[in-house]
Amino acid sequence: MEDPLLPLADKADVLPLDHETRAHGDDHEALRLWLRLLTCTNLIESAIRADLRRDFDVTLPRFDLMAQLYRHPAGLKMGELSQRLMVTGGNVTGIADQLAKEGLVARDSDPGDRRAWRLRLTAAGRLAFAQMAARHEGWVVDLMRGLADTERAQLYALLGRLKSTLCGTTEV
Amino acid sequence: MEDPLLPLADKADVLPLDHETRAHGDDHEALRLWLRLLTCTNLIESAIRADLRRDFDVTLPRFDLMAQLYRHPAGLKMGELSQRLMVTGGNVTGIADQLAKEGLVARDSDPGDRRAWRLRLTAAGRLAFAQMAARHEGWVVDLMRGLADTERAQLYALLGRLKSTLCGTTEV
DNA sequence: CCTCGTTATTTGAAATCTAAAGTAATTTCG
DNA sequence: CGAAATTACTTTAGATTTCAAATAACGAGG
Repeated sequence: MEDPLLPLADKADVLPLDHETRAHGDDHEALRLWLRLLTCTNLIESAIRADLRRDFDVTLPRFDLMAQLYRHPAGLKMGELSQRLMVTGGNVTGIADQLAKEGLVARDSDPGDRRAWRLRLTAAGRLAFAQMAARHEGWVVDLMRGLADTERAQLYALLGRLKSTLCGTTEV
Repeated sequence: MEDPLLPLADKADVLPLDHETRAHGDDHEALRLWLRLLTCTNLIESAIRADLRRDFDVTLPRFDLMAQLYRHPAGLKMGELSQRLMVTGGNVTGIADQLAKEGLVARDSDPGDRRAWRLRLTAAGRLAFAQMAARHEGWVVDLMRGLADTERAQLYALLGRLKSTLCGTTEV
């Protein structure tokens, strides 16, 4: 019923241009769901990226890495960061190097495993992140303001279901 | 009720490690919703990226660009692609250059605007994409299989609401 | 026609990101 | 113990990505 996907040109003026414009009437609804999910994520991510740059001149990956460390004062190993940030190990190495050079994170050698590092925020890093975090949360709240409380709760629950199936736990 | 966010260490064995691990009990639910949205998108994107590489040795951005052109046989201008792929114009230039070098896309000069190009798939590009598209749709269907039909429909509708508010059309 | 502001695209620099190979330390197991 | 497999991380090469500046062409006014 929704999105008849009629000739796109007819309503091009009002239709947003995004990933979903590649959806076709014959496509499976699962595909359209995926493209819509991707579109929403991209919209939010772009907004936050621009906000971070404008107000703090910081990039999103740096902010994300610091956010993880902020929640784990005892520090995290590179591999743990890699999993939590859902990026490659080599990627974490690069970002951590930069943050270390800027004095925002410190590398402690892990006691008990000489291969591993234990990354943590420095005092400066902790202070810098705390200032950004509050504003960041405000942005996200604003971005989600268009949904009613119940809608957000439903969306959160449904995404939880999706996530659990994606992680292989199909019997939840 | 869900996700009590108790001491993380206690259930670290079963908890997936992802963006949500940075959520804190005091955080606004909007923030947790955003992190969960990001996690789901990353999980799906990584899976598709790996599938594309394994079976077709193609990267995701190349596939995405070709997908847009496939749905628009008359061709798209660089700027239109930029909007639809939700990336920078310079980014589109780079990917289009590569695809053109590989003979998968062609650049026609736009009649009526000498600044603009009109990008379209070549016959080879159209053939190559058609082969990938069917398999790709199958992967996405599989990834979404954990959700019931009604759940997928609800999720699709809720994301539609979110998207419309993000696009500034707050009165939908 | 000419100038000015806008638009479409490219370019350049720097950062991010992946995949794969390489290094070093740990663990397993015979 | 000691070789083999694993694990943690880094490095390398190449691709993607953003941002900002530059280029070129369009469009409106005078």
